[in-house]
Amino acid sequence: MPSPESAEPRRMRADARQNVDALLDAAKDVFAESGVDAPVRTVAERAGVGVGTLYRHFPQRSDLISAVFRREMDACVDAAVEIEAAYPPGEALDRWVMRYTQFVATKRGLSAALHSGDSAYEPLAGYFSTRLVPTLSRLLESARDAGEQIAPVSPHEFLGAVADLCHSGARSSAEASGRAERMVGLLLAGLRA
Amino acid sequence: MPSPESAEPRRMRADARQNVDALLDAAKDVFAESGVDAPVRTVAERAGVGVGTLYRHFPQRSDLISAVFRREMDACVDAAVEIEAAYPPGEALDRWVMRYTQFVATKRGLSAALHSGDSAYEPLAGYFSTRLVPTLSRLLESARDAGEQIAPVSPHEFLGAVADLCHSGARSSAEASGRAERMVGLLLAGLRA
Amino acid sequence: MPSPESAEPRRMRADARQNVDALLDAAKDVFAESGVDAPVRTVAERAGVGVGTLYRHFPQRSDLISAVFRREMDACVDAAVEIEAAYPPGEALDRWVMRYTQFVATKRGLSAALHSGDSAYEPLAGYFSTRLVPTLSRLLESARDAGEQIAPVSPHEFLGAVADLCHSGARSSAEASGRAERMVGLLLAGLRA
Amino acid sequence: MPSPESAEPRRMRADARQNVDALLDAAKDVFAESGVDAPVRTVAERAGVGVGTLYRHFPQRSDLISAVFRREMDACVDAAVEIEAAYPPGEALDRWVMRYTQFVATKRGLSAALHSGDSAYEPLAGYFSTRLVPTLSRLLESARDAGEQIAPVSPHEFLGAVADLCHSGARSSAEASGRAERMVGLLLAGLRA
DNA sequence: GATGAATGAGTCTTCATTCAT
DNA sequence: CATGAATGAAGACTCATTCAT
Repeated sequence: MPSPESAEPRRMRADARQNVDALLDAAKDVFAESGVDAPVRTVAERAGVGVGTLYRHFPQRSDLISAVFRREMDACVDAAVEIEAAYPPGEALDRWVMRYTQFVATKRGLSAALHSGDSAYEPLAGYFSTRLVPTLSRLLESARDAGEQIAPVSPHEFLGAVADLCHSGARSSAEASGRAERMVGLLLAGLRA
Repeated sequence: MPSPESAEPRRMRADARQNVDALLDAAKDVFAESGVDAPVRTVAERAGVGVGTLYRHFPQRSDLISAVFRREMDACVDAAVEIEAAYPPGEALDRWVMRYTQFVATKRGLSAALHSGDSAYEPLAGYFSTRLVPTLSRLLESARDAGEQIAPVSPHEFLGAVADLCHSGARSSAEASGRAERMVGLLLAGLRA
Repeated sequence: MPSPESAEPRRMRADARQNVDALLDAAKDVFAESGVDAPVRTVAERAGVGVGTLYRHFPQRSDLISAVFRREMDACVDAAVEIEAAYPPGEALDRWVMRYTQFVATKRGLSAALHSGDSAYEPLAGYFSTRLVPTLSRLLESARDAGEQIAPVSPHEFLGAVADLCHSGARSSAEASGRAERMVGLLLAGLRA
Repeated sequence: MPSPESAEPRRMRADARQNVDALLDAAKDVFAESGVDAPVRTVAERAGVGVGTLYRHFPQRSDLISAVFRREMDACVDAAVEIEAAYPPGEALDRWVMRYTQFVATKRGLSAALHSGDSAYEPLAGYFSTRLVPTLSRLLESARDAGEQIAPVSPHEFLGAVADLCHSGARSSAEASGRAERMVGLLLAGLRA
């Protein structure tokens, strides 16, 4: 059975593919609203499918969570390329971190999932390490190559820290995201101190 | 006819105050291990009392959480006085923030509770604002008075951010606290940038 | 240990007697408001005593219920004498039944207790049979002696039926008692049919 | 989600339909034995299903109660048609009221539910008003049209009173129903007085 | 005697997961 | 494959009753 995120989507029936997409979209919304601990049924209902269908594609709850986050991580990683092309290294670093901040801001539970130590999230953590961490590493390196003084820091830890700072609870994103951005700004400033 | 055995030292019912203390101690441990969402029964069992006793003293789950956190907040606030007496303002600031970091590090759920927006936690949030925030304000002011360049920052937000950075999940505190301290260090550095 | 309702109240300490009275008053009110299934603690609090005190005087819940109802039954029985002295037999019958109706109307649970079959209520049922039933018997007999045509009916059943008709639930006594009185009136009319 | 008692039995899975029926049968029995306050689990066990199944079909306890009573109300209403066809108006009135009496006799809690004022029972009360009350109205009217002298009475109140008179507690239905019928008979006699 | 803290069985209710249709 | 009905474990909370102070 191919993973729904497998590299061979063509082997999946068209209607199945649609269901997977609907589930991912629904899960993204539900997670943003109610966190990743939201009832599975809520996601299924939002997607307009039965819970059985959800379980078929995502046998474990963590599979769904991972899939949702992975999709967005990809978009975030892709954004780095554009940003690097458009801005000088130092500014690119800041801009991408802010882009990442915005990504995490709507991912209640991402940070918790990454840190949970639950083996079910190892694939997600691996994806994080494989995709996001190298992106930040590259940006840090470029900035240093461009002559910026940047404290030695673990990219992995730094990204985790930023994710933590976005733990805004359930409130209005307006206020929360302002707070998150200010604090991430402080973190970035600390990098140059 | 009572046999000599009948005088078995049946567990004497504990005094109310003792029970409350036992509950707070137990809750502190349980929260550190399993988070504030741990089953109420777990806390009661750990404290060696019935659930009814827990409910008598803490009718709402939030009452228990608040009480646990408040006790530790007090200790943290008290520590500030000692630190201020022993170190120059700038160093006192850093040291107290680290002391606060250690406090929060074992308080999984504190940050979530403070940010939850749940009115049940308003007393706790109020306590936070009344006790911890002024402490940091004072330390920041002293440092600025001593001539340090410190970015304008909301003490409330800053303390919230530090709490977020301590979201270490359930793993070994060794690794987690190293991470938290490094990131808080970055935040403090950012303050001086 | 003398029953709190014993005929030798002098053997009870004055403060104990006061507590019993306070409990009976409180229970009467609580039962009227919330029914006889109201939490025991509510009664104790309303009376301003500890639950332990309540249990000392009324070891079983049914003891309290019985005591409350008994007190009022006595008043109702006593009223019959006055009514009989003031009105001709036929009218006395009607008036006393209405007096009884009013008594039961505020006794949510009386009827249920009498019919429950629970042996704990046998003393209450016995009191009912010993006091109220003979009262109605006498009134019926007097009316018949006075020449009224009255259907043969079991006084016990009749009083039970009236109690049932007062089962007004928790609503405003205004509407409920109007209803109860109209239906009891029908029952009385049926007696003469 | 269609109500299990929905007027349009949308294609409910056969097994689901069976479960609903089993639950209604079980609830009917349990209510008759232990009243409508019986533990939910008891009903589920009697029906041979899990509690979750019960909650699926009857999210609120009142839903189950209402459904049980509604089913029987329907049968009672239907009986009126047959009775009217077979007997002259006056006798039909008496016979149907007795039929209704038998229905209520095994419905401990029906009267309480109707009178509770709890909004959850409004649908049930509405059903009562919509189905049973008009039935009695019609019978009363027919009897009056046939020349019988019948006191002006609210059909709603009258049916409620009969229900009250069936509050027989948990005892042997033999004795209880004899009592109920005699008292209802008295009520009917009162109607002609 | 009075008190109220402690106990824990009993209930309700939710929801992840399985599996018959 | 899709569906959603069924299951039951798990957790919250209440309250009658006991018993140490």
